[in-house]
Amino acid sequence: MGKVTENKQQKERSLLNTAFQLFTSKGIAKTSISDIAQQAGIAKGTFYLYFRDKYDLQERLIVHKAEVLFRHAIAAVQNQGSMDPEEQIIALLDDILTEMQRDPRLLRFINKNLSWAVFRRAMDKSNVDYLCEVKRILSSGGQQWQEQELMLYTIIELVGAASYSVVLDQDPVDLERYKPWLFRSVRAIMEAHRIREG
Amino acid sequence: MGKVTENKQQKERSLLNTAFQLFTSKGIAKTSISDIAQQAGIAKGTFYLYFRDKYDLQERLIVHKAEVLFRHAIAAVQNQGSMDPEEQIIALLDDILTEMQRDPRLLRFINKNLSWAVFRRAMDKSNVDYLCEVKRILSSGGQQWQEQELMLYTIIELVGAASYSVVLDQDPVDLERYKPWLFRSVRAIMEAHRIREG
Amino acid sequence: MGKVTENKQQKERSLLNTAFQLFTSKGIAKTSISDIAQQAGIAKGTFYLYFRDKYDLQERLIVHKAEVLFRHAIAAVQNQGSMDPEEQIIALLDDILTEMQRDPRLLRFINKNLSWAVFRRAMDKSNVDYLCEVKRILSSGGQQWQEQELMLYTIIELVGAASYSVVLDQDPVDLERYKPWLFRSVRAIMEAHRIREG
Amino acid sequence: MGKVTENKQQKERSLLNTAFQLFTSKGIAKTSISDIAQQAGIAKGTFYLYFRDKYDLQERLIVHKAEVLFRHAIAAVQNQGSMDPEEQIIALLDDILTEMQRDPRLLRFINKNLSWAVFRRAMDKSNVDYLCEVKRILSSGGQQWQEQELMLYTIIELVGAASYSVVLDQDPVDLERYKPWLFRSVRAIMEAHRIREG
DNA sequence: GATGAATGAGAGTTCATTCAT
DNA sequence: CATGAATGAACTCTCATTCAT
Repeated sequence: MGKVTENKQQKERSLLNTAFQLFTSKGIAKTSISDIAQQAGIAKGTFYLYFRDKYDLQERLIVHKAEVLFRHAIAAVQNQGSMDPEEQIIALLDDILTEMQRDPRLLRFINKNLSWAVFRRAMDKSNVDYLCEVKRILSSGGQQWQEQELMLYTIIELVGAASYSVVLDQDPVDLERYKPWLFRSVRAIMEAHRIREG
Repeated sequence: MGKVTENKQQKERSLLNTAFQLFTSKGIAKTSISDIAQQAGIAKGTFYLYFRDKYDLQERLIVHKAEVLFRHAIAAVQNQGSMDPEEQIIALLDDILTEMQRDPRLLRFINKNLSWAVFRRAMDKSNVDYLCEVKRILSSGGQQWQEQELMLYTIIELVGAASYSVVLDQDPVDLERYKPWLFRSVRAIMEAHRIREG
Repeated sequence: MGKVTENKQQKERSLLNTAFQLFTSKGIAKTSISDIAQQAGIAKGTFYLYFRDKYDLQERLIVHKAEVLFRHAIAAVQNQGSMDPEEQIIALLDDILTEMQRDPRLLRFINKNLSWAVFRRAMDKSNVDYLCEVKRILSSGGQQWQEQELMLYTIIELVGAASYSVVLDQDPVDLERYKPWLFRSVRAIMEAHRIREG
Repeated sequence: MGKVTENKQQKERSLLNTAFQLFTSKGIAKTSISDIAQQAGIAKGTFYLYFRDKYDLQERLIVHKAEVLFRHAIAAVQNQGSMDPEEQIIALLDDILTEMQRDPRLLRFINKNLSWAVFRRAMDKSNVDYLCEVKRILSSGGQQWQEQELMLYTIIELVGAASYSVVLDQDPVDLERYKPWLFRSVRAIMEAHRIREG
């Protein structure tokens, strides 16, 4: 890789980071390209060498952040080593929630911008197939599920939505107090989809 | 109520309606106050006699729309007449989902803008205490629940989030096919919170 | 007419005049809307209350200037009182050339921007039908012409094109020395189209 | 001529051709140096090794195109072999009009950009003295003319201006129908300048 | 010679807000 | 109360030009 290419990649990452700072502190609508360029220490025109416009940047940022989050969570599950699908899913969610708690701006940004459609697009662009990874988890120990994709969808939407105000505003309760009940609900949902052998 | 006041109320409602049309068709960011005033047939300056700015209007609109939706759902439950809390909650959700299906713009608008905090503010401003109403439903037949408020929060967040892409994009499936599984999940969540007697 | 309307009309005329000054001194391409607004003593945004963009203004300006020019020339012919069509046409051209000589910027502006198509559009928008007026001149004394419209087209294009460098740069000769030869050519063209009575 | 110089000349011609394509399809104002360089397959910076700026290129292009056109027309006249000056001038104009008809973009480009001054500059820069060539034609058979240069000027301006909308828009008629009348006018102009021998 | 990343001035345009009528 | 002309800051995006490689 040439010096120039390397330099460009670094500058792109710098722009993504700067934009994330600004998007999460002032909001996307109130963040101008001038702001981003200035904060990143480049000329306004340079921005357009890297992104088509603010929304191009936004999309690339979502993809990037979602991917980092998932990579971390999948790794956490693998390190934990349990073979029970339910426990692995809970561990996955727990890791994600912990990350969100650590950086609530990430939650605010992803949650406000991540739709199911965007999520899938992000997964497509990624090198690793995270969805497939999650499906492998669900099949651990030979377990099978009714309407597996819908179950996943339900869980993702529930956790994504419910975590928002809990993490950001501790409303209606704080995360530590909500987690047991949230996980109990997740287990109940999984139970409702489980195919019993016998 | 004087004629003047009446006239004012009518103009305000006209502005709210116009804004809803524009917000849901062009998006809030791309709707200008000029647009709203012009569409509503008033002068730009007049807008400021009714709202502080676009975001003041937006908030009042959310509250208004959420209230209409809830009033309708509560009435639907009362007309149905079942005494089983679970069935009543399902009926309530079913009515809301049906309304959303009928007017997906409403879903898009509320979902993108309604947070738990805003929802509670809306409820506070309303004349009827809908939350109390729901709690009465939950207590039908003397039933009691662990962490009743958290259970409600969980259900509302789940249904709100999961309905979005299902209703608007039929993704991952269409609403009719998703409903049974969604309701099964809701029942599972309630089951997980139920206090058994005896 | 209300005070406001009057004021607006005056401001529009002021903008047209300012734009003409700038267009003819710096060229259209190098004249920005900022320039026009600043020179006219209004805010940049105000420009857009009067014109869609620079090219809207330009077109309105061409129409306006062409109309003034023609009105003047037609009046000059009528005051002169000759009945010979050839002499009347020459008088018409002479008046236009004199005006151009008086304000060469006008020539530069019109010539660079007036095509046959634009000219006809301008005539359409005008209240008076100048083309019709010219045709009446040609028919004075019962005179008839072969391909009358083509003859007119030829004369207009010749005079328009040939006057440009003569008036603006006295190149290849100055206007006074060129006029006799130009008019001799015009008469020759007319002669070539004349229908002789028999 | 060294390899390097040859290479440079080829690159310059490539730039001229590319610019002509772009100028005539998008217009000069909307063609950027980036566009030209990209289309020509060179780096933006390289452009400046060949031309000072867009307008330098534009001027060189006009000169080049005008010269090609005239060379072709002069050759056509020489091949035809008539000795009558009038017929030779008509043949010259006919060839130019035919070329314009074949490539209307050429007409649009030259006509919008060629003034008498630029034309003469082009002729000066050329190796062959086309003006002298034309004067020789006029003197064929010992014919003499009053104000010969003004006559030429008049004819060139007439044909240049009148061909524009006829060729490009078939307005007010198409070229084939206009030609007889145009040539009749040209002959009338020449007649008006002819010195009859006694 | 050739490159193309970087620059930054400046173009066009929009719009919330004000205020004289 | 209502108006809408006027404002001017702020925005997005373009592009000629430079210069280190």
